[in-house]
Amino acid sequence: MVTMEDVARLAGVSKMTVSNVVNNRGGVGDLVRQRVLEAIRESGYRVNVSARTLKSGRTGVIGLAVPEIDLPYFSHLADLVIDAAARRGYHVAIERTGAAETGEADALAHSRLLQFDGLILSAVALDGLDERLTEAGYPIVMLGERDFGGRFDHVSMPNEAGIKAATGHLADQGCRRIGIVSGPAREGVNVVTRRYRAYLDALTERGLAADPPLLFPLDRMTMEAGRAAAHRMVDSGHEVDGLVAVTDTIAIGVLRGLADRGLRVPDDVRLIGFDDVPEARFLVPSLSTVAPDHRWMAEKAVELVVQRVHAPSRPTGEYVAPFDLMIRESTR
Amino acid sequence: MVTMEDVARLAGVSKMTVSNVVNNRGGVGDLVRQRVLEAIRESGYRVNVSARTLKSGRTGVIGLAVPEIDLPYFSHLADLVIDAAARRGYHVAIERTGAAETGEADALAHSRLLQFDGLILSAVALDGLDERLTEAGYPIVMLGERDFGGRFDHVSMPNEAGIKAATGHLADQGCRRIGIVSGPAREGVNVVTRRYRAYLDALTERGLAADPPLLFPLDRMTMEAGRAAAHRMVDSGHEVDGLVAVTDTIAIGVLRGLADRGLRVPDDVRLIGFDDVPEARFLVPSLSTVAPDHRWMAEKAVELVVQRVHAPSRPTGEYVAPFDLMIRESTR
DNA sequence: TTGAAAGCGCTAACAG
DNA sequence: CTGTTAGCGCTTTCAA
Repeated sequence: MVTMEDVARLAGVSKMTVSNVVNNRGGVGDLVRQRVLEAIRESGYRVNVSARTLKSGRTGVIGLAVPEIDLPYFSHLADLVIDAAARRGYHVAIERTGAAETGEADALAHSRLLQFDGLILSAVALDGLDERLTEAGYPIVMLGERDFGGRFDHVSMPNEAGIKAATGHLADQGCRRIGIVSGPAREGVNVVTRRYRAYLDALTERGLAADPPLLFPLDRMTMEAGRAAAHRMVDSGHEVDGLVAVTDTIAIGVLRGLADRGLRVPDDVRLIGFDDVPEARFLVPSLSTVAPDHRWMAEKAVELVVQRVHAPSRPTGEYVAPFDLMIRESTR
Repeated sequence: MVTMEDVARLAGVSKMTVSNVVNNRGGVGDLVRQRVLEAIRESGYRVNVSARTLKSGRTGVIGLAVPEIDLPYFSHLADLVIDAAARRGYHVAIERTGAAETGEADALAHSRLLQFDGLILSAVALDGLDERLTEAGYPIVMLGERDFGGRFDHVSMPNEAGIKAATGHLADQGCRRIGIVSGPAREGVNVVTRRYRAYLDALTERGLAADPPLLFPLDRMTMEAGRAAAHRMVDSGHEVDGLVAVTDTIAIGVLRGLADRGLRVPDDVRLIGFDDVPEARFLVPSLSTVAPDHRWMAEKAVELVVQRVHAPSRPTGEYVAPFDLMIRESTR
């Protein structure tokens, strides 16, 4: 391994001068700088990030903790966060929190997360984690639909406005019996409850509320579950002419499930989703959906962590992403 | 910040004993261990990974470099690699290599990649990177369809066998004019050329080869490009009754493009893809496809890097993933 | 503009 | 079973 010491010797300068060159710190004569750069090239020197971090206390890395990277929403988000961070000179480390803990000693369990200068934490990943992180006074930005009671900077989706717009759009298209295909959570504040409530509100505003509500529940937020829910809906004989799916992933399953039962979209049932995943435009029929501005969210989240790295005690804020309603074949 | 020193003082032992407890190193009395764990809890101590790494020379981290995490194939792979690595006591750092370099000094450009104990490198990401990495004698496993001339451990997809099986399956279904929708690369060894060649070979074997071949080219490997290619195919009046799409992503676009022109799948044209992305089963019609064993690939890649970490000079090997042919509605 | 000294928090090696 | 010693490679601080 080539160290700074080696480079210094090779260039006939001190370690410190090499460090200054490597970090573009100025105050180094042009001639000396050239000699040092040459020595770096020759020796194949590379900084040891651990040593730098140990000494400086800064990693230059923002952690992004998501429950699964496998999910289109999270991988897309990761991509955007990486861009936003790079623009501010930060690197992003993606951490998957979904899996069970390894056999590490308790004290070490989340130490990796705390290695970073700041953390963008997707809310689903939060359970059993928050106390340790909160107490640390560590720069954290929360992402997701839960309620954090103002304890953190928080960036969320346009849940209420988006679902209201979607439901309203179905009504505008002439739907009178509008159902919702929604996930497992029954209580608390989260994606499912927030969007379900917004759906009910939208129906009430339009005088379309059904009793009992046309809720087609899911046990998981997957395509498979969406398909099964569509089957159950059709088989139970409910006469629904419009459907709101809480996410596009579920909508894809619902689309398939309706096809399985011979129902046509939009002719028999209109369907709208939430997220605007890349496939949405390419499905047959193409999927109408609420398109939150993911780039805006990534940008905001990074901006907030970086700010907080420099001003740890700044008051926290709540931020909701803007959205577009993408009207496509599935509701026309 | 709480250090080991602090914990040691609190527990009335030496730093070393704390270190032993933290690393489950045994040779510590039960009583002392309890005292130390208690002190750790009380003080909220967390290991400083940088210090540990600096001293030990090991990070316990495997890097996974992919061009984009946004692409379903890569995010799925990442997920599987994380699992495989965890089973061996390693952590995975995902690095996106797609974007242009930042303004870092030359010597630093890829230093982050070399911080890890080993690296799984997706081939697309390789350009301009390989020399530096090769010369380092650093544990690397290549992933992807390019030709590395045996310089690295290499895990690849079943390109030839998979595409041959897919093309053969179309022929078995009665297709006689089988086309291929394929990507931009015209030369070299890569996904596109390998799969195109396998398609031609399969046709020749069956006596179905057309001249000129029914190649519908793409400028990019996206859904959008697949859709456009389908449009061009139909508009050009080619009478095709079977289509191989080099990837499922492209197949999704093709499916849509055919629908745009009023062609039905499989009645008018049969279509088969490659990858078995999660959506494949849920499309309407559901998509037949070559399903490489991604889990096998992840497992193999991790196994190989880990081996190489411990035996850097072991001879390299070539490994091709097994696959299944998933026959669904699009070819029935 | 350059350099010397000190030490970040941890662990390997050895001593007790 | 526990403690001591000696750095890992870098940057901060201060002096030249």
